[in-house]
Amino acid sequence: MQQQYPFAEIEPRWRRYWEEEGLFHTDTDAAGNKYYCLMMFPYPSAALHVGHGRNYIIGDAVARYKKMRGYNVLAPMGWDAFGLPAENAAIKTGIHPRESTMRNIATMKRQLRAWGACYDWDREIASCHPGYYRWTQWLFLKLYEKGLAYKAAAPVNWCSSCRTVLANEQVVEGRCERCEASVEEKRMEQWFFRITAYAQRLIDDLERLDGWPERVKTMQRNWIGRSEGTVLEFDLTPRADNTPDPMTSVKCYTTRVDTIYGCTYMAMAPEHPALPDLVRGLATEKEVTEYSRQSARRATRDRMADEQQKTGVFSGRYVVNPYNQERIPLWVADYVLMDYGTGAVMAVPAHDTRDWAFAKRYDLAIRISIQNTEQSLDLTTMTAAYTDDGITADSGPFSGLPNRDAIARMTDFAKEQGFGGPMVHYRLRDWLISRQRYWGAPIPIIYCDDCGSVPVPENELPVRLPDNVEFRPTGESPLTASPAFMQTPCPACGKPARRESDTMDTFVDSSWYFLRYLSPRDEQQAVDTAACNRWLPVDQYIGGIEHAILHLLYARFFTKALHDMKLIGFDEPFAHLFTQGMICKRSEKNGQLYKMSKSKGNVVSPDALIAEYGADTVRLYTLFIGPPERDAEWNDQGIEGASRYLRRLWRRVYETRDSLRAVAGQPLPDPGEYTPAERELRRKTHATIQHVTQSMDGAFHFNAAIAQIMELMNILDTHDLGASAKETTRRIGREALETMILLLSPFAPHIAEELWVELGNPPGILKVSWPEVDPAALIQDETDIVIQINGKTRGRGRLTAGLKDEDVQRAVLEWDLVKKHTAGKTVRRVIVIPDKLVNIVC
RNA sequence: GCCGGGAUGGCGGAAUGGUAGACGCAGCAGACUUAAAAUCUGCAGGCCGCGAGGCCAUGCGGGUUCGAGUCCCGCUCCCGGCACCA
Repeated sequence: MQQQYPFAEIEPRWRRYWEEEGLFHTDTDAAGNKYYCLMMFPYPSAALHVGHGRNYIIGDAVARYKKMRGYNVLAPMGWDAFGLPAENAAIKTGIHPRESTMRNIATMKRQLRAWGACYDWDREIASCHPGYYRWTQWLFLKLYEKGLAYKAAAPVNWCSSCRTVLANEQVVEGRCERCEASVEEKRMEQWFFRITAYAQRLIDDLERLDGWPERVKTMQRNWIGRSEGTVLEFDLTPRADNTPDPMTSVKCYTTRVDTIYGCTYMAMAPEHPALPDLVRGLATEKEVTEYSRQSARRATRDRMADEQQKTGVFSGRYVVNPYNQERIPLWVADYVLMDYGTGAVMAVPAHDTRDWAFAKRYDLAIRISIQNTEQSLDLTTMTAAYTDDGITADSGPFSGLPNRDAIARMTDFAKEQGFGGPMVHYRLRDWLISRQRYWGAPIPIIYCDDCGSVPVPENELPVRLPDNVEFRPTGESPLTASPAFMQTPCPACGKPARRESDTMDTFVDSSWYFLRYLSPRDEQQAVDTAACNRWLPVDQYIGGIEHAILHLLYARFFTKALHDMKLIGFDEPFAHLFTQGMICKRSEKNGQLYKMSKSKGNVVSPDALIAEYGADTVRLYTLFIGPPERDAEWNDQGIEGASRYLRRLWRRVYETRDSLRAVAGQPLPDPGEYTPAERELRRKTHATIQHVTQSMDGAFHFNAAIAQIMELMNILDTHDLGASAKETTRRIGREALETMILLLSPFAPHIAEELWVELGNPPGILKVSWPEVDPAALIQDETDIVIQINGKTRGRGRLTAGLKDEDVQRAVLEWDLVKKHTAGKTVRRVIVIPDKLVNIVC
């Protein structure tokens, strides 16, 4: 054994050992005591930095811990390997996305190994591999069969910089989440997944996800955006010349039907499809059409702007309020959104801030229909809409009701009368999956002039990506320029037809990969139903909070859809979710704290750090940096502490190994023979086991666990364990040191393996059971008793443990410390917390 | 605006209603060394005091309790999600 901690020598050696021994090779046929520990599979960008590392290090620590606790752990890894960056790079450099992706995978795999992260590499998958995307395509066809995949012309979010459409989820404040270019609205034929069919279940089942962070569930609830309200149909008044209309009414959705008697106009979205028919031939037609055209142009960007001025035009038409038969004007206004509700609203200026602003601007009528309890609302003094609860006023037969009750009554009335009723509305839109891109799974559909859209027969899957394509940003998929790809006979009639040239959003690939790990090379089926049912839901899913909505919602949707197709027997994919915080680093330029990322130029590469300190040190620091669910600041000096600790541990074993080996395998002597110091060391050892285990089983508080282990080290260092030490001390010291190594092994596995062997144990610490607490060791003869006088801590003293409360009280009242504070006072009450504290009230 | 999370020394953070600041970083003093690095020992929330000791202190204000960082009520600020959502 070397005196200096030779991490560079031992770490590769142990990694080789783990792989050769197949320690993370999991037999999934046996599912007894299973533990599926999954890390979100990464997109293979150029290289990993220490910020990414947190995810893998946390996951590896959990996997190793669970393995030592006797679980059959499945910890697979793969690659979310399709995606825009590789294709964008291809446009720039001409390097084929497959080539750059494969190179990046090799780099990242090397980095993961260098970290000491253990995976069952036999199960490695890459979503860009035909053996994988074949089944992504197959699942598309299944969804298509079930009516859950459909094509529709739709206004889509178009990023002119990325030259593709984006999902709603990828548009952040009117900008492309990827390149931050402003997003335009375009109308295109696109493929959708009908996720809205699952909106209610996606909300309801969040209740069952006890193992998910509350904030992630909240984010999903917000995103799905369930709202309960009332739908109402307003009849149109006939045209002045009595010419017929294609429609006779306009529907609107409201959550405040209680305010209906204050409705003074109706407002419709400028892009409402009925609008052209409504105004055809009217004097207002030209103005309305022009207004619609203008607002469409500024739709996406300006309508998002904070200080949006509400504009609108009168349509020239009137509708009738079904409650009081009043004729009110129909306006076209850009504050009404087409893709929420019905695209038309009943406007109640007195009780809605937006309607108030609009009515004031265009001088429209305002009428109070909800009074606050003081009856104090008065139009001449009101300066803003009253949106709080109150009592219905001037509301015909519904007057005088608490407004919440009025909502129910008035909705019932609408239903009875047949002009409306209750309606549940969701903010969630269907998932747009078409991408005008090459580097994704081709959508397996063929277009035939005679037969229309025809699914590719299953036995012709995969629809392979052609290799010879040119990467030019044209706004169309590069696939359209490949005749070999595009031209194909119609599967139905055999006539020449053409393929769909769009590929699927990469979130489709990642919506089912966790199922494929159970049968990664299966060429007969997408998922192995029996194996999935044994191993899923995933016991612990670990990843970044940035996927709180997109990936995690889509994966839940897929799981439910596959469940309904009877392909799997569970309908939630992830039982426990852990979202680790981001690693940030201060910018050297401006001192600001940013998420570690290449674009911010504040990345720390693990390669150099591992070379300088070793993987275990990097792991230990990464876990010690703070509570793993919270963001943390990477501090270059902090790693020194981790390094110091491991070197100190190494030195300790180096110095004591001969004398400790001499007592290997010997049972501990009778506790009656221990000196107080020995007893205390043993107590500390077992208290540490207890604390570390609690820290691991609870919320994965590795930082607290490591602190406990360091404390044990500090105590242990006060004991001489050399050849001249008492044998009992050496035995207890050996137990302490071995325990420390075992507790440390999930965090710093290489050094733990090495030191374990140096103490004379056989190799393979992962096969050793997690240490168990000896309750007897925790019992103390004497404990510190904190003395409080009137709730204030005044000192402490030693007292025999386990005394009766009366005896504690009697003893303590004799102490000088206590006498000093109680002199001249009457002791009124004494509170005794056994073995801990005495509070004297006087 | 609605929803969720947070606030503890110079810094990261620890604390089943029971000694607030464990553990670590940075700092200071000392030992070893020709010197440095490494290592080791000690000090270290603030204020008052020579000292013994005392007072203050977990964002702010109340409350419950023998006792509150922890529980309850009311705020402030910060972070995140949603938002012209009808």
